[in-house]
Amino acid sequence: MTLSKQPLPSAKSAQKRQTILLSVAGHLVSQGFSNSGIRALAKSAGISDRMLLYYFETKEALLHEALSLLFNDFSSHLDTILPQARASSTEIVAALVASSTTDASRPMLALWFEIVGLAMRGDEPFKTTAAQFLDEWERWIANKLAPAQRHRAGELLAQVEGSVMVTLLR
Amino acid sequence: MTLSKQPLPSAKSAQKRQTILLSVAGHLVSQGFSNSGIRALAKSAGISDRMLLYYFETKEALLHEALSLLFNDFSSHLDTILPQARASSTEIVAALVASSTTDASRPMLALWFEIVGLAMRGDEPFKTTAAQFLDEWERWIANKLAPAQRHRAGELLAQVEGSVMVTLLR
DNA sequence: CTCGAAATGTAGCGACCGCTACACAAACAA
DNA sequence: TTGTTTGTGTAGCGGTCGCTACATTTCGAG
Repeated sequence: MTLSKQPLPSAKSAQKRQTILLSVAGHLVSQGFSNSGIRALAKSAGISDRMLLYYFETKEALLHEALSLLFNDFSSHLDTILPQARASSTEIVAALVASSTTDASRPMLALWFEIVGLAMRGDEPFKTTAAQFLDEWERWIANKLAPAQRHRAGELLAQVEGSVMVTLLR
Repeated sequence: MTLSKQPLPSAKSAQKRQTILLSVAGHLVSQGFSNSGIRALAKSAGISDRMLLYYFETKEALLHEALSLLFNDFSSHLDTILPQARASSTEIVAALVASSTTDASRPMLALWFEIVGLAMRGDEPFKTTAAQFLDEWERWIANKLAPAQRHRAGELLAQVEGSVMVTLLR
């Protein structure tokens, strides 16, 4: 009774999975969710939708992995925007708001607020992803702050979210 | 060549339109956009989807009107939460954040952030609605503030948006 | 070489989507 | 009454959605 059902993480296919995830993540950032059916995702990854669901059992699982990958890299992206080790709350907010309208950041942040919208009714995998990403973001802010200021990270996170959101909507 | 094509605002039908709009607005608030195809909207309004598109030419037009109606009433709703004529910035943020988890406000605010997400890629009617609603909200904040403080309304709006968003996501 | 597992193509299912063609009824104007 | 406008039901079109059944090829271990 081997009971196997998984598509096998055979080291060869593990790498293929990773390639696909990168492509899907890129597609999501540039296109958002509105044109991201499995057929469109597969096409931009250069495979068939059939194979997409061979490597990832369901679309939900695929999105969950792709978004996780995306947000694991997000701290690095933030560090590009504000490289110095320590910053004041004013600097943090200013740097993020200023970056939010650049070509490099805008699509990623737009995707973030799309996820927020989808998470609002509790749908998976968006609810989980949103919570994880919020934590990631808050941790990054806390680490930029002087230790004595770290208790303000949550408050500052809210200020950043609101400022960026309003900026992107105008 | 009468060239008429519109469904006619015949005073009788104008009232029916209004009834439908109220029902659709209520459905959107309680259900969000994920289960709001024209068939579901029509069913909860007690009519057929056929008639929904008789009174409103397209789904986009229907949503635009329903959301406008919803947000025209939003100032009144905000006044329920914070009735006094003047308030400090601290009071404004505190009142809105506190209300955001109540049964009366939560679904409406969730709908708002769903709209924000949809507006992020520039899709209509969400982009327009979001901009209008943001203005409405900022105006309400400005009017609560003492005249000398009104220049801070934009900044305060961002703080409110961020705080409410983070609160709803946890 | 043989054989089973992994990988892939083709085709389509059933559900939903916004929307419309068509026939018909009810209301009203002349 | 007659004819036009306004309202409504039925039925379905062409499309997309996530997903799957089935057959076939590719490939690596023995």
